[in-house]
Amino acid sequence: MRDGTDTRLRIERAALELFVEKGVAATTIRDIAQAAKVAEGALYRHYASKDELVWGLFSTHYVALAATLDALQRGAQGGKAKIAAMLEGCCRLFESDRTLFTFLLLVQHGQLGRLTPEMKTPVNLFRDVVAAAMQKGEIAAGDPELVTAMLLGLLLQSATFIIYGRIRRPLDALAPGIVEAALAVLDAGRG
Amino acid sequence: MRDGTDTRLRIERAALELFVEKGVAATTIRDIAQAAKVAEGALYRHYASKDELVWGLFSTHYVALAATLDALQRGAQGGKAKIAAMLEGCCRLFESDRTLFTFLLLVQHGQLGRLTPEMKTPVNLFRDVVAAAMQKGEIAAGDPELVTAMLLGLLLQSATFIIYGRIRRPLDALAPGIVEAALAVLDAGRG
Amino acid sequence: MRDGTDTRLRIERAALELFVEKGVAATTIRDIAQAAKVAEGALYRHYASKDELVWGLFSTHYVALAATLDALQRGAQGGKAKIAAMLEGCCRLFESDRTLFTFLLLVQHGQLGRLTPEMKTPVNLFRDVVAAAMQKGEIAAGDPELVTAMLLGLLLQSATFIIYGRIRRPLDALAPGIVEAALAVLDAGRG
Amino acid sequence: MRDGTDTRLRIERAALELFVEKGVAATTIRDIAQAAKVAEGALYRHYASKDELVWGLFSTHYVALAATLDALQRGAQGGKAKIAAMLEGCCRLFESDRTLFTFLLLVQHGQLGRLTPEMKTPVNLFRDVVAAAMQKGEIAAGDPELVTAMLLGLLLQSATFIIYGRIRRPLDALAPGIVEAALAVLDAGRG
DNA sequence: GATGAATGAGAATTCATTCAT
DNA sequence: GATGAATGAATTCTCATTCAT
Repeated sequence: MRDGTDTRLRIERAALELFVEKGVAATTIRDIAQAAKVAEGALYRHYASKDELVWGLFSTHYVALAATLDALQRGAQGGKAKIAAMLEGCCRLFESDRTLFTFLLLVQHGQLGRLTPEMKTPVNLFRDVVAAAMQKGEIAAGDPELVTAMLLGLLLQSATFIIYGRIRRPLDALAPGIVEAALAVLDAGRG
Repeated sequence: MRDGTDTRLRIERAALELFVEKGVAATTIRDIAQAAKVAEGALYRHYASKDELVWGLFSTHYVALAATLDALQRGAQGGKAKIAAMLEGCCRLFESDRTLFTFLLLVQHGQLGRLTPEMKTPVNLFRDVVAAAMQKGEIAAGDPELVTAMLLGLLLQSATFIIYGRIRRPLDALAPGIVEAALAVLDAGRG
Repeated sequence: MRDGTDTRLRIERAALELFVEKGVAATTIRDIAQAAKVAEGALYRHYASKDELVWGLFSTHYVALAATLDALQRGAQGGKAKIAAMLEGCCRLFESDRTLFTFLLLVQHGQLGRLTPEMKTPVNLFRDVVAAAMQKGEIAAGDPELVTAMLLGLLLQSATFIIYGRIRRPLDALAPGIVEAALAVLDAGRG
Repeated sequence: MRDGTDTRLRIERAALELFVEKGVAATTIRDIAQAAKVAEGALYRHYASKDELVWGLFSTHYVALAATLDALQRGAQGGKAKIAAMLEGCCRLFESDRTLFTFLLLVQHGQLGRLTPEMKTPVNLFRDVVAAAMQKGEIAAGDPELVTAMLLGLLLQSATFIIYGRIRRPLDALAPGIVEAALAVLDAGRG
């Protein structure tokens, strides 16, 4: 009641859950306010508009994810290990907060356009790590963007299948298989 | 041509383009009507509602894609060849109508829920082909859903990177690399 | 019901009357819609926003008034006669539609800033006629803007007193006195 | 100074300036609080509502102006001198605090209705002085209200032109011309 | 007296849908 | 079949006011 931090957190959590459940467009400010147990107007003390709320949630967590992955990557030795560490990290994080990761996955279209070049994103981090490993000869040379796309595809489509109930196992249980596949993709060019 | 076929096509094309450009929620009936050069009311002679328009566009093309891929798959011998044929087919089709495929990719969340079990979808087709190949021992055994997810991920994330301008080359030029990676993934389990 | 002209006119009249009665800020779109017997949304087919409605009403009638006065002024010979013709014209027009003129008078602050230099306004017309008469030596030389202000002041403050009920006689009955005073003001500088 | 007087003055000044700059309706309590560097709630310790703030500012200064003009008028001998003294006083006061006078001028519509008959207003003062002078035969007989309207019109429209930047000279520099015009108007009836 | 987060009753605006022509 | 003005419910957003601290 005093400093609004609690209110803000309740709003953010309610918004995240509703956005995932019904989609951003179908979620109204009233929905969020009711779920967060605040008046509608209270939302506007924390976010200038619904758009800003979506963007605030997305950008904050997207950038935070990049930072977390960066720390994991720094802790690993060698290009392949770094990539494996990031993929495994993603799998663990996904399971630690599915709502958040589902939000990031579903909402990205429509938000990606607002990213500025100086923002550190998970995708760019992957690309940089891949490119560095290529330069060091730790993985086969190739287009870093394409390789990044394929590595992320292995991960994100698996996560998507989980979200839609096609796969029932938790993502961290699939991590070894995804990493193995990733390493195979990295070696594929070698032929 | 005076029977409304032309009008319907203009509406569909206009809708497709606007949905891709601005997103479904941000595209109004008026936007579509103006782009298609028909009155707003005319739209309702062809579709019962905006939702039906979106669903109609999605389901029609989604199912048609499955049929096309099915034909390609039938024309190939062996599990790996079938999978390669479908992946290559997707790459070619993507380049033949980027608007349509971008629509399918971006709009799927929100539409997937309306799919009924009896509808033949591209995803299920992939899964069935993968499962059959596993049974025949043409590829390593494993969870067909997970393998399908990973194969599709290689393809779809590459397409996504093209859509967002991260990759500049056309998808069909990337097809050999994607197929090679796919085969590597299929072999990964072998040890 | 077909071409919307009637609806537009009803909206404009209702808006004019409510703006005069309660002020622009205190008049809601709903008020106007109810008075005009249309749905609220109908308003937005004719005006993009409430602001545009106010501005549209103001600018249209303000410019039209200038045109009417210009015609009167052209029909008179000599600077003093032209000025007298315009003042008398204003008095007559005020009585022919008090609502409209009260609107122009009350609403001007806040709208004047949106006038563009190329718009012909009643004030500029007065100023031009005064300036021309000065150049021809028909009236005493002086600052045309100041003289215009004073002439308009005689007229507008009288109208204001009528609007507020301080003066009960119609403005056209006061016209001779106002014109007489105006001519005295024009001669004042001569001394 | 710690008794709230300072706060109250800051609020009043900030309100006055914002009301003139943006208009009363467009000025929010938050705007005023920020400009006055107080919390929003603090405002309600000094005024019961926004309306009361506007009315308080208007009525206080409106009545005070009447008192000041009354003193000036009492210090002059003869009807014409009294009127001249009041007009000149207004011109000087306008220049001593343009914000305040602009506020009185712009805000009057909407506040005038709240004036009670027993309140001494500048307009009534003018009317009384004019009426008295008429009775004493110091100026031509006529409708005191109309004459008052015209005299005030000379002054107020000139001030308005200054406010809108049409006239660049200060109002006190124009005072002689305005007084001269006023006297001419007073004599106009004489014929 | 001051603070500023929260309230909640509206306000403006949007837009899918209907329907008279 | 087509038109587009009109509808009206829903939505976002505003802001004067309150009140716990």
